[in-house]
Amino acid sequence: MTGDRTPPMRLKGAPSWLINQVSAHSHRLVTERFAAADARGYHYRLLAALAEFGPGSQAELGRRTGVDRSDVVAALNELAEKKLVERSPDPTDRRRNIITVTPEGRDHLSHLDGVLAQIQEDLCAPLSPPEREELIRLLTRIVDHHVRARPSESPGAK
Amino acid sequence: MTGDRTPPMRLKGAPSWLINQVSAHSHRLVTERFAAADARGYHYRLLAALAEFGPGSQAELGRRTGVDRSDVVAALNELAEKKLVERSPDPTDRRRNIITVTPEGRDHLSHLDGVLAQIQEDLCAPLSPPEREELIRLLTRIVDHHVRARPSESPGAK
DNA sequence: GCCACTTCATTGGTCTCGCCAACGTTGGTC
DNA sequence: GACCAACGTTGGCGAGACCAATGAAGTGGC
Repeated sequence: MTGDRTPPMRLKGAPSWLINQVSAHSHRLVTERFAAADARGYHYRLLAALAEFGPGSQAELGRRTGVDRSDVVAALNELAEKKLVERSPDPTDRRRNIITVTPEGRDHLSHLDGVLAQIQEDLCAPLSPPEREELIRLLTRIVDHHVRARPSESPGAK
Repeated sequence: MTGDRTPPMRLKGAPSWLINQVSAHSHRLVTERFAAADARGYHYRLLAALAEFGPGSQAELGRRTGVDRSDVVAALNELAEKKLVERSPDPTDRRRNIITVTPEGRDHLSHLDGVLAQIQEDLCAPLSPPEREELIRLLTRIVDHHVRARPSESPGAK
């Protein structure tokens, strides 16, 4: 029997390894199912931010969604090409573009909402509802902690 | 104040998003600090498997560590170039290479062990010891569940 | 009013990681 | 001897997270 899949002990107990495994699986689900819906992760993030916070500049979108400025450009190009989003110059600040979701964009987003909900369900399948709560709580704590510790831009709000 | 980093609600509560955020941060820590030690993730995985299970073929290494065959080749090339590992043909099966860790490889591995331990510490900083236990437990459950559901190779061990 | 600093959108890279297809070689089975 | 499975290797892909540089445009201090 050559097919022994048991990983080294050093890895089995390491949070970074576990997180990575789960993330890889989650990523697999997201890319597969979003691809079936003609989308990818960045698209959902941007559409979600636009739908919740209203039209905004690209830089703002990037900040909210954790997507790099340059990647925002590319993702918005793709979204605009599919008429899910519109770029228009900001009259009050000519450096900026104001990005708006089109009605089709909103439709697409709510479809993706459904897809994503199913992904959560499948991902957390082995966990009971209170366990899922707990997992969310723990992960949120970690995220918040490290977000606060990462300036990365606009460190001193003047 | 334009620097509003609050993410969309749809994302904040989604396990897949949280996992991804934590994984991204974890990945950042790993690549940065391993790079400082002249290594990367794959190297550690392979060295760990070799140290724990003894010399083995490349295919076996890949299975244990979740690294694709083709990526095992590349990573082993890098390790071999640094004399951390040795490739020798298996006399009993001429298709196989037998990979062995050198003493330098073991040294390097124990150094990386330290680096990785510190990463776990930093990553889980906001969590109490029992909370870390719980996180590990929950993540392990998810990993085990999905591993079992993924044949991916050698489905029927004959 | 001018100059320095910052922000913005955009271009064009890099790197890791996960994965897939194909090839030639070798082993094991029928 | 024919077939199929496993092995190592090469070469490629796409997603995601980055980084550096550029030109245009706003902002503050003096």
